[in-house]
Amino acid sequence: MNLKELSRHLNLSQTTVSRALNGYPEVSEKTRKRVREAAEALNYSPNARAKSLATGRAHAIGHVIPISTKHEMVNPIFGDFVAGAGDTYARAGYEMVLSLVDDSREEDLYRQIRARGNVDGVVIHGPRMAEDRIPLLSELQLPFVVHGRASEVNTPYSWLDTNNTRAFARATRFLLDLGHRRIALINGLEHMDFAFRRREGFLSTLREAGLTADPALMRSSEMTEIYGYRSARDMLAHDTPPTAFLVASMITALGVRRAVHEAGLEMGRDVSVITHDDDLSYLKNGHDVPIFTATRSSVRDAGARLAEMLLDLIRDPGCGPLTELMEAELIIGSSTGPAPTKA
Amino acid sequence: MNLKELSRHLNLSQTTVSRALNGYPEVSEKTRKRVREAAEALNYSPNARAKSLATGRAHAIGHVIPISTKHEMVNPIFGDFVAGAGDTYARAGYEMVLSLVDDSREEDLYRQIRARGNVDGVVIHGPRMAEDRIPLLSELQLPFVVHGRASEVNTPYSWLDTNNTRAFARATRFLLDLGHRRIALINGLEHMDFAFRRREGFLSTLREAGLTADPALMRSSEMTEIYGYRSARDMLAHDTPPTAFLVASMITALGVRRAVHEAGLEMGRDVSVITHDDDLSYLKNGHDVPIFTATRSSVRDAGARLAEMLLDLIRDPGCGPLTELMEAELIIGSSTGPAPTKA
DNA sequence: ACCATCAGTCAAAGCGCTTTGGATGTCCGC
DNA sequence: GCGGACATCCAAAGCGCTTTGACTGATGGT
Repeated sequence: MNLKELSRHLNLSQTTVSRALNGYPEVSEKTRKRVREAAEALNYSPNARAKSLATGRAHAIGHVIPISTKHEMVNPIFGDFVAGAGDTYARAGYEMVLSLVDDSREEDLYRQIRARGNVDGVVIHGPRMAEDRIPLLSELQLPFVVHGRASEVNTPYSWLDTNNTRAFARATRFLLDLGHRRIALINGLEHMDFAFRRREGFLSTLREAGLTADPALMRSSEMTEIYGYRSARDMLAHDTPPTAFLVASMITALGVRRAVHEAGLEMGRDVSVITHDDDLSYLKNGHDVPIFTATRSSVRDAGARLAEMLLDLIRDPGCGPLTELMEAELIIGSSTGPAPTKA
Repeated sequence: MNLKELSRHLNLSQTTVSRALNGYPEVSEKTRKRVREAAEALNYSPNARAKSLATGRAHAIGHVIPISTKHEMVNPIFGDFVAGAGDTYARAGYEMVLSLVDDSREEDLYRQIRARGNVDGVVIHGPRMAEDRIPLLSELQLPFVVHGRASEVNTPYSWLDTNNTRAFARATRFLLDLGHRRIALINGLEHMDFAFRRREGFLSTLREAGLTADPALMRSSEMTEIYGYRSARDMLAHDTPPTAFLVASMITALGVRRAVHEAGLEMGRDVSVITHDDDLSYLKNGHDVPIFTATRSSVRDAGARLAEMLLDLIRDPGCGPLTELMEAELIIGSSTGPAPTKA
C-alpha cells in the first residue's frame, strides 16, 4: 500500500492525502479524519526512503562504535547507553543506525556517512584526548554530540560528560579522610579522555593532601574483570600493599574483589575499594546496601540526554554548542572503612 | 556532489557514470577508470536513500531489541552480539538499524518496519517459547533469522542457536560424575526459550541418573549479579545446602561466587560452580586457567554467523529456512571439584 | 452585483539514483 | 560496400514521497 494507491482509493489527490496525514492546516478536518481512518484500516505507513529523499531528512541518528583491532573489547556500557538513547529516539520518531568501524578507517567512514545521507547526525563514543573526529565532523557540517570530552580539542563542540575529575577527587578525599595513605588507582586506558580526567582528580587530591602517588600503585588498561584481578593481586603482594583501591568500573572492581578475597582479606575491613558505577541494568551495585562504595552516574540517563541534545541540535542547528556536565553521586557501601592501623 | 554533477563534470551521462561505478560490463575500461578516479577525487558517494528508493533494497538490517517495561534489563550480551553482526554487515556493505521496542507494541512495529522499508530483513532477539513474532514476520514476508529458537512454534523458520539442552546436560553429567547429588539450578527467565532448554537438559540428566530435582534448588529470573548472590546465599543457608550450582550466566555466577565467599566457603573445594559463558569481551573467564568451569559459546561468533545467514536469505529468499546449531564447549576451570564427603 | 478572500483541493515538478529501451558508431565477413 | 554484430553511450521513465503554484467554489464586504 503506497500513497498513490491510498489516494486513488479515497478519490483524493496524493497531495491532499499527504497533507492530511502530516497535519497540514489546509485540509478540512472531515477529510483528514476520513484519510486517517483509511490509512489505519489499510495499514498504510509511508515509505521512509522516499520520504527522506523528498524531505532531505533521514530521521535517523548514527552511532559509530569504534572497534579497534588492538583492543577488541566491546564497551559493556554500550547496551545501557543505547537503551537510553533509543528510548528518546523512539519517542521522537527517529531510528538509530549503528556503524562499527575499525578505528584506522574512521575518516573515510564519516565522509561516507555524510555523503550517503542516511543519518541526520551522529554521536561520538569513547573520545580520546586528542580527538580528530571532532574537527572532521565540524568541517563536514554533520551535527554531532560527543559522549565525553576531548581535553586537547579547543574548538567548541557539543558534549555531555560526567564530571569524572570531581568524582574521583571526591572518592580520593573520602579515602584520605578514612585514613588511607597508600591508595591504588586501577584506571581505564589513559588516552581515553574519561580515564585521564579521573587520574587528574585522583592525583590533584593527593597533591593537595601533600601526598605523592606511587607509580607502582597506578595501572591503566582496558576495564575487564581479569585486569582488576591481576592488578589487585600483584599490588597486594607488594611489601607495602595499598590499603585502598580506586577502580574505574564495576566489572574491574569485581576482579579486585576476587583478588582481595583470594588474599584472605575482607573488603571494608582490611582493604577499601571504591569504584565508578555506571549503574548498568545487569550489574546493579546491590539493592539496599550497595556492595561497593561508588561514584555513580547512570549511563542510561546519559544516553537519553545525549540523544535529546542531538535532536535539539538537528532541529535548530543554530542553537549552538550544547554542553552538559553530569555530577556523579558518591554512594557509600560496605566496601570502604577506616584504614587498618598497623598493629 | 551528486551523480548529476559528477556526470556533467565528466561529460558523460548519468547512466554511464552509474554503470561505471557499479561495475556493469557495458562501459569501457577506459571510461570506467576515468569515472572511478573522478569519483574518488571529488569525494562522491551515492546517496543511499535515493539508491535504495531506486533499487528497492535498503542495504540495512534491523535489530529489534525488546525492552520490556517489567524487565528493564538490557541484555549484557548485546554489545558483543552486535559487534559480531556488525562486522559481517560492514564487510557486506550493510548497515545495522536498531529499534528498541516496548514488547506490548511489537506487532505494530514490525508492520511499520515492513512498510517503511528501510531494512531488508530483521533479526529476532530473545525468543520466548511461544513466539508470535515468528508467524507475524512470515506473514509479512520480511526475511528474518531468530537468535535462538521458539519451542512452541511449529512452522519452519530460520534460526541459529546454541545447543543449550546438550550444554546443560553435559554440565550436569559432569557434576554428577564428581559425586554431587544436590545441584542447584540458577536459571534465566524460563519463558525465554534458552532457559527452558537449559532446564530440560538439567532435569533430564538428573532423571537419567535416577534423581529428582529439588524445587527449592531451582530459581529462574533475570540474570543479574544480585540475583546470583541472593539465590546462592539463601540456598547455602538451607539445612541441606547444595554442593554444586549450575548457573545461567557469568554475571550471575559472579554473584554466586560472592555468596560462596561470604559463607566462608571456597569454590572448587566446598562448593562447585558451573556457569554458561557467552565469552563476552569484557568478561573473559580467566586467561590461562578459567575461573569457572563453564559451557562456553561465543555470542560474538553467533552474531557474525547469524548476520551471514540473514544476508544469504536476502540474496536468495528461496534458499529456504536456514538453521544452525552451535555446540558449546565444556571447559574445565577451578570452580569445580569432587563433592565434599560428609565428614 | 462584483471583486477580494479564503478554504479546500489538485497536477506536476523534484529529491538522486537505477534501468529500460534505444541510438550511434565501429568493425567484420561476404 | 553493405548488413549485421557488437561495443559504447544516452534520454527518459520510474522508485514513493513532499511541496510549489494554480485552480475552484464559496463567502463576505461594499
